[in-house]
Order: sequence, then structure tokens, then C-alpha cells
Amino acid sequence: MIRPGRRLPRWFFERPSPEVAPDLLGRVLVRRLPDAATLSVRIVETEAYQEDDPASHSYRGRTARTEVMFGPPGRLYVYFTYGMHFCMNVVTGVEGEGSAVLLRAGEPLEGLDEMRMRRGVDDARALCSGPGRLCQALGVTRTDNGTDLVAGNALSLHAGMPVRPGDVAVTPRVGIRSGIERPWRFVRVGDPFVSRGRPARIARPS
DNA sequence: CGTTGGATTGGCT
DNA sequence: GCCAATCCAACGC
Repeated sequence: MIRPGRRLPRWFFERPSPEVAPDLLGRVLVRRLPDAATLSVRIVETEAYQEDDPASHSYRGRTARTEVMFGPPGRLYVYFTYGMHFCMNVVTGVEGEGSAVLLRAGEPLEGLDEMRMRRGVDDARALCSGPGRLCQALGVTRTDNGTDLVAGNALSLHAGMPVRPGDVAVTPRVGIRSGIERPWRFVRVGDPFVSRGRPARIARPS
């Protein structure tokens, strides 16, 4: 079992999202819910989004939905999509800048049975391998939007064991129509818990 | 106000 | 591999 380790400090998130995204691989996301077992996952897949990036929700400026993205770093940005799924992001960069990192997949560490109940599937690899699945497994919904990951209790991010740059693959982001030229999807090479969608092949120069 | 399509997923061909 | 499901934010009139 991987130890969560110490909590990531505010400054960790106060950097450009393409820098934070690969650094989040191997980190541990802990979920605490009232009257439920503690849930935790090891992050294995992320994507970066920035304000000058047409694929980003923040591209068109501040709106009610994207307000959290422009707020202080280290908070959670949760959005609802396709009429049924939630996706969660970690807000990055300095306050006033609309950037974030989408958490796309994780390896379940603690609370697998609780996750199986929430997801309705058995296979550990199907519990958190996708942004919608990850939110469902951890019970993250719109009420978690804006939660502080640095100081809050419901969700927290811990140091875990970072993935060596040589084990990080870079690929185009999934499911976007514009901004496809920015290779801002980061995955742990060969990890069985990454989402479906093209497996990563482009090795990052180390 | 009406329209459009989405940072997805699961089931079926 | 393809496509429907199912809300609602964003945008145009």
C-alpha cells in the first residue's frame, strides 16, 4: 500500500498547468465522506488546460461555471457534462488566471468495495479509469466545486510517490475539438489504470 | 427565450 | 468501432 505522505502545499499548484499536470502523476488523492470508509487513489493520468487554450472552459473568460478556475490555486473545479457525468480539476496558476489540471484516471488504493458500490462494477481497472468514472467512484459532484484541497477535509492531495519523467508519456488530449496540437495529456507509461482512448506511446525526452 | 453541442460512458454492431 | 443517453452552459436572436 502506498502511503499518502505529506499534504501538497499551496505553492505546488501555483505553477502553469502543463507543469503541474505531469507532477500530479503518482500523487495520492484522498476522499473523506461522512459515515463512509476513507477512499484514496493514485493519480495515473492528467490533462492541462489554460486560459489562452481554445479547448479550455476558461478560454471565453469568467462565467458562473468557470469562476472557480480563475480563483486561488489548490481548489477543485467540478463541472457537469453530457447530461450525466462530473469531471474534476485541480485549479493551478496564480489567482486570476484561468488554468487547471483535469484528473482523468487513478489506481484505487483504499476503499475499493465502496467504489465498487458507487460504480456498479467489479474490476478494479474499471473503477477510476476515466474522468467521469473517477468522480463517480469517489462520490464527487457539483457540491464539491470550489473545495480547497490544501486546507479542506473532504478532499486532499498528498505527496505519494512521483513518477519519474522517463516514465511519463505525453499525448494529445482526449475528446476536444480544438487545441489538439497541444500535447498536454500525461500518463504513467504502461499503467493498467489509465482510461480508454489511445494508449500513450510518445516517450518524453528525459 | 430557443438552439447547440459537450474535457464521457456503456452497450451494441 | 459506433452511437444514444440526458442535462445544462454558452451563445444568438
